[in-house]
Amino acid sequence: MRSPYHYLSMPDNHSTDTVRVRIAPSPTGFLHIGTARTALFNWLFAKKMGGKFIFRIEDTDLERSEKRFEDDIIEGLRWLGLQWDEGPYRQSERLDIYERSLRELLDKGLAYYCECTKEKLDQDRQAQQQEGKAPIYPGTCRDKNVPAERGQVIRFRVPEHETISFDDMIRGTISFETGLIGDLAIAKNLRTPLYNFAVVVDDHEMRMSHVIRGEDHIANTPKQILIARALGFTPPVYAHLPLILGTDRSKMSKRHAATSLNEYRMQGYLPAALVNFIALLGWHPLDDKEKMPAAEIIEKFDINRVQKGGAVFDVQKLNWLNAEYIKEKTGADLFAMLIALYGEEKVVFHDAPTTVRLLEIGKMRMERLSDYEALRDSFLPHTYDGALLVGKKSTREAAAVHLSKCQEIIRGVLVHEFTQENLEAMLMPYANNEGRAAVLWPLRVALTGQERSPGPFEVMGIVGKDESLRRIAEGIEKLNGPSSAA
RNA sequence: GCCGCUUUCGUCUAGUGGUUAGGACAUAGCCUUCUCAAGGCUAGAACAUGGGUUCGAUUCCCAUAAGCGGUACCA
Repeated sequence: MRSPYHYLSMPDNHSTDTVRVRIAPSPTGFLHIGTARTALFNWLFAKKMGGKFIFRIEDTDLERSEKRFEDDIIEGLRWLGLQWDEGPYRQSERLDIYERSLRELLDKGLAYYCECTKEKLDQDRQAQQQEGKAPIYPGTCRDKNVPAERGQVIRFRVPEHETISFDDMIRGTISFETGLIGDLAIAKNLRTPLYNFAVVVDDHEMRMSHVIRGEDHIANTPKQILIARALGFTPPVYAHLPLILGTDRSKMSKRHAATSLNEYRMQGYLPAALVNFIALLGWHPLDDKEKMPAAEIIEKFDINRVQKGGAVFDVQKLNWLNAEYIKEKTGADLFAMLIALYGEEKVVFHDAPTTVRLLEIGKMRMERLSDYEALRDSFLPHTYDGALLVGKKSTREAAAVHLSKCQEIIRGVLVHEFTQENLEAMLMPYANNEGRAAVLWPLRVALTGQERSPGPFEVMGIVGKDESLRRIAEGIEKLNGPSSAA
């Protein structure tokens, strides 16, 4: 069994006493929620252990890497507050380093040029599949001594019969037979390294003590261990995180839900809520506490408690958590966030102070900042059927009488005293006398035109005296008017 | 197909060789209440299956099943 301090044992050639971990995304798409989670776990581990968190951009695939994706990833990690200690390093800027190691492998005969075309390889694969065999490179060019000029790719020589095992911090011992791996391509040429090779060189060069990454990399691990060994490197300690799943339990993708972090930002999730929620996907503290700020998560974080099975991304729970975070913000906080997110024109209602008050009142109804639009909308006048003004246990006549009385009281309130509190103080005695439902229901409907809405005093406090009286007069008209049959 | 990983309420999870198998989200009901929201209370809901080991297995062992991941000149 793994000792709880398992992760403290450092590989021999890493004389450093600090934990060094990294997030190494490739800029071939917008920052994925899964990448964000991997980054978070690395960051938590580094913070917890007093180590360093390194940021490396794996842009060896020139065809698919784009600057805008790189920018998005950088911005996203910043937004989440996952500050890195070093980097971002770019693999595209480190080609000399890979070339050196590539030459070393070539010189030692541990790697060789392969002249097989893609078509030939595809054919080989298909033939093997039909025979029910594992589709691996058959070793066509292994001993052909193909000269560099004719080489399509550089392949790494994998031993034919050997068992490669490693101790995963999360899963225990995992073993693979090298015979099932086959000689893998490690570079297209000396200046174009491929993933499995570049990672090994970088993780060594950057003195990574641990590699914490998604479960989808388990099968790459023996390949990387083999390459590390060939280069004389001691591999880092590995930890493979469970995947984030969609509702059908397959790897989360666009068909399940939003996958790019930015979409969550634009929908109005707060970074603290997202960090909190994502940390709970595959991990949770000893106690049952769920809502925690990042500092507390760091304090309680223990990689030995990370789950093995994949975790379904449950938006409902994220929404709940986000709502909890919104509730503890002030109206002014929320106002600032909304402006930053959607711009002034789309946010300001009447004026800034009124909007802040509106948010103070309405934040209980928001799960996400994007819910603001609907919230603001509930303070706007709506067209409605006059029949709605009559409460369930009331009558048209009673509603008209009560509404008129309210109108009279409200007229008497001075403009500069026209606040939610004052209005409540003025109207409640009457409502208590006549029956709250009988009085307040028609009042609220007259003010909002909606079956469900914020309360009448809240609405009046926001829309002001003139507008309130206008809406009430309109309500009275609907009740008295001959056209609106109840 | 082959290789690997995984398996406790619908979901995230706690937990133990003997527990009423705990919490949270969601769902339902009730309370509060002018409606809605918020809040409070309550309820239903799980140890994948089959063999062992054992006085006793959800827990330990072995199979099976199912799910997922990988199987590139992507990362």
